Amino acid sequence: MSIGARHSWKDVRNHIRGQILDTTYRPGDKLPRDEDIAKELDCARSTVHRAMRSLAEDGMIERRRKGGTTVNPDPVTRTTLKIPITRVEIESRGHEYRHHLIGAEQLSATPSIAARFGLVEAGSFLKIRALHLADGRPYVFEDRWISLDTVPEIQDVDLSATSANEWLVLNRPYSRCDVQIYASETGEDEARFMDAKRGSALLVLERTTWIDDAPITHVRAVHAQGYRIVSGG
Amino acid sequence: MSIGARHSWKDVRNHIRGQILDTTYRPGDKLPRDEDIAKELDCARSTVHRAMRSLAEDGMIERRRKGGTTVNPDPVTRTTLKIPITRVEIESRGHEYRHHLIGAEQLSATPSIAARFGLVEAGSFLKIRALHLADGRPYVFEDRWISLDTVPEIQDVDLSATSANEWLVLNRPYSRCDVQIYASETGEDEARFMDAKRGSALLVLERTTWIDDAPITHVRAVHAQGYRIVSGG
DNA sequence: AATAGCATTATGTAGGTACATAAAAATGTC
DNA sequence: GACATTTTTATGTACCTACATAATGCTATT
Repeated sequence: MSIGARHSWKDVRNHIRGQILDTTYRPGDKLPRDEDIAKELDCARSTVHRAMRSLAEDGMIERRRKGGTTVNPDPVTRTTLKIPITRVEIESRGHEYRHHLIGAEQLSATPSIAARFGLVEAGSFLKIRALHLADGRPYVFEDRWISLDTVPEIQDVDLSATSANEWLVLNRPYSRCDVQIYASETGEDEARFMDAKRGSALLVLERTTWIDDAPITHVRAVHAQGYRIVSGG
Repeated sequence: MSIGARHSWKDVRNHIRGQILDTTYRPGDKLPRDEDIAKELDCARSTVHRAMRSLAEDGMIERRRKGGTTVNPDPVTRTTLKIPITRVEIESRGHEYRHHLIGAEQLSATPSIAARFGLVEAGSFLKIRALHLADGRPYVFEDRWISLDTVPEIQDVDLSATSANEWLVLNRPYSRCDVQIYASETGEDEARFMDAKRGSALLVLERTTWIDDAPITHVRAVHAQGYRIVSGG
């Protein structure tokens, strides 16, 4: 297969991927050693390594020291979701963004929230309810818990001017983030704030973030009817 | 900041990430050149490069030739979803998997399906409806279109024995995949096949796959009530 | 036969050099 | 000043060497 100048690691990656896609190598099969592939394609081992790492990141192959490289036996669809700041999302769709703070109160975490953060004892939190509007229509209704132990400065922020979403993302980057996505029937609150019919189906996106092991925030973001998460991959 | 033996690219990555997390560098700020960081930390430029590439993949920084490296000005939450074969998902939760083919018929693509694939003319498709069961209870109801132009062999497969989901994933790896996620009210079909109350909210996952530009399959997978997509990142 | 220890080996990382590439910045031209 | 052209420069790639690390599988010992 040694075609003249097969140099770039992308070419090598495409070559190997091609062999997997055309079933030269099938799920579970073992690929040759990097060094042999390098010799075959007349390039450096590091170039093959670069290509292989890319394929491994895509979940197409699995690599183990000494064990060699195998085609992933139970292929998973891997897709990367990008969840932007709500304001940016709304504005990039060409709508005018507005934000409305419904209420804020200081509370200690409920057991379920504490569990979500992996806390043994309920800390002190700021609980916020807010609405993000696109062209004046409800877009996202969020129910948020912010740890006052980790982010005390939030008390000095005017959350009716800047949304907590935006302030946190810009000022308190997280080191870990858990996401859950599910469908929910419109409850009483959502019906009231989102102008949605009781009983219609809404998409809910829950996010919990930490910096190291310290909790930052937990949000339950209920999206307007018809909302779709789209991911090109 | 030159701490004795700061060698591994992971250390370098954590060091830089730490500086971003503790707001030494804030969103929009420019980072020093790789070479200067390398000198500062007493390591090779390639090591810094490796660390930087990792941060760029996480979406934490942006790199441009000549332009240098900047902290991503509008941070997005990036999370990777892993969607396994339904059988594997059910079995890994400790349930017994069963699969039931509801019906199959040969059709040409509807305009909306053709559009989803980006086809100019509707090709010939096999339309399948099937149910995946966990411990005998409905788990996923799928509505699938398979391109007979791209995957003619599917006609010789006994789809009541092997699910189309599994056969395709193992035999027709894709090179591109689009995913959409949304909430849907229980319709007539779902109520019938999924034992769900009319009007309850169900999570729908749609996937479209191609090999190069040739369409493989489009699935609308309606998940049982209470289903959650969970992604640790 | 079971097990502990050791040699082997495939991938992973670190370092260095040289060159490619893209884009910003500077320069020249009208 | 506006616009085209060249220079500069920061990141990206390719290749090489040397060594690190982690499994595997062989071997010696019980």
